[in-house]
Amino acid sequence: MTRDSEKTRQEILDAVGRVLARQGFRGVGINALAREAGVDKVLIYRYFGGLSELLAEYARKSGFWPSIGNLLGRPAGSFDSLAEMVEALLQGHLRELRQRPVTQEIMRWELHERNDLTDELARHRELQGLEIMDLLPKPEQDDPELDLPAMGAILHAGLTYLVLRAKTADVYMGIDLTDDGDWDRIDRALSSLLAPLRP
Amino acid sequence: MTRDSEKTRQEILDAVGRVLARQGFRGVGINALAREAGVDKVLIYRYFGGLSELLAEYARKSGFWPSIGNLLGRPAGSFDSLAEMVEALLQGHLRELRQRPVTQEIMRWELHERNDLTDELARHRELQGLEIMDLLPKPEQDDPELDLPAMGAILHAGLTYLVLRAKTADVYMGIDLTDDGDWDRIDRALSSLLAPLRP
DNA sequence: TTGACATGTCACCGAGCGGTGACTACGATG
DNA sequence: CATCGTAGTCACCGCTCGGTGACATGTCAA
Repeated sequence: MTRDSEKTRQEILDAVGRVLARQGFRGVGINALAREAGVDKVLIYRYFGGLSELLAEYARKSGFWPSIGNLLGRPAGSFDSLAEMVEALLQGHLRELRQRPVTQEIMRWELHERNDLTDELARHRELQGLEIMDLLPKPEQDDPELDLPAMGAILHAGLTYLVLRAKTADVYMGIDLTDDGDWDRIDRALSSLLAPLRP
Repeated sequence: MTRDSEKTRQEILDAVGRVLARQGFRGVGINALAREAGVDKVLIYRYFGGLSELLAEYARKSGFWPSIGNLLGRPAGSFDSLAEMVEALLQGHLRELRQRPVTQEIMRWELHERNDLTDELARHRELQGLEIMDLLPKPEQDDPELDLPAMGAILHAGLTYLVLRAKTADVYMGIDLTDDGDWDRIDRALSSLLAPLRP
């Protein structure tokens, strides 16, 4: 038995991610985390203060949110229309979220518990949202009828829900959530829905 | 103390709805339900067999899913374009879901757990979805590029997510989820997004 | 009136939870 | 080698959970 508090701390933090991915936030408890980390639970209290502090630290360090560059897939400057960039952002969101089970789990969590941690996570994402808004080029046609934030919110939310739903359902309104071909359909339908943004 | 098993059964079933609305599905346990109903938990086992059977019966009886007529708001025959009807359906979905906390809670539940009950609920909704598909008029422009089911799924999912998120967040991508005015924006943005369906 | 059965009450079980105090063993420092 | 703080272990607390058996009591038919 080596004694290395730093390594143990990390072991515990890693366990959070594993348990989250495997069992969701319902599985995240002191006992379960200690068991997963192969560590006595008293160490969690000693090193982090408690469960909520541990989760807060996990949330701060772990990079489960895709970066803006990650979402876009290519340099922000290389887009020459609003519609093109919005499409890339939404497609990026879909792509990145689909391959991040822990992020999905956290978003599920946010849907039915509100506490300091989930509030901070939400705030962080709102800030990133604002950052993205600043990157967007000016719309070609400045139709005051087009409410870009509202349209973006609906589409973003839609993709999010579909990804989250895929864990517990095989089909949603006829779309086969287990079939990559149907996800391609979603991708193309997203493109269709953005038509009003195009000149 | 009057002895009336039928009344007691109903008391228990009602308690399910109240607990669901107040505490979500995490609060739905034998002890909590018995406490809420003012009844000994052993009666739940006697009358229903167990928690899952109780929930199944609650799900069967209680009408927390809006009917098609409820969604549409007016007779299905009175729509003369596909876009108009799809818009009415989606707006109806938004309106009805927003004022059904229990339905919201069940949809949150479906995101987290998969069991016989949630599978049956999902199946029921898929069937209703098919029923609706049959009601839809033929598209004016039969553009093979337009994947109506996929577009509908994204928009339906988007509205669903926004409603579910409103319980635990005040703002989503700049939209104020506590403000009816912003919900009107969502409604209008939905209309904009359906433009590709219009001839 | 007197059963007999349905209805409701009560006490209890084992398991798991979050949380704590007291202990042991290691390893760096002198 | 002795010491002393730290890392890790262990046993236990009170509580809630789902679940069950034994018992009391109301109701209704014979």
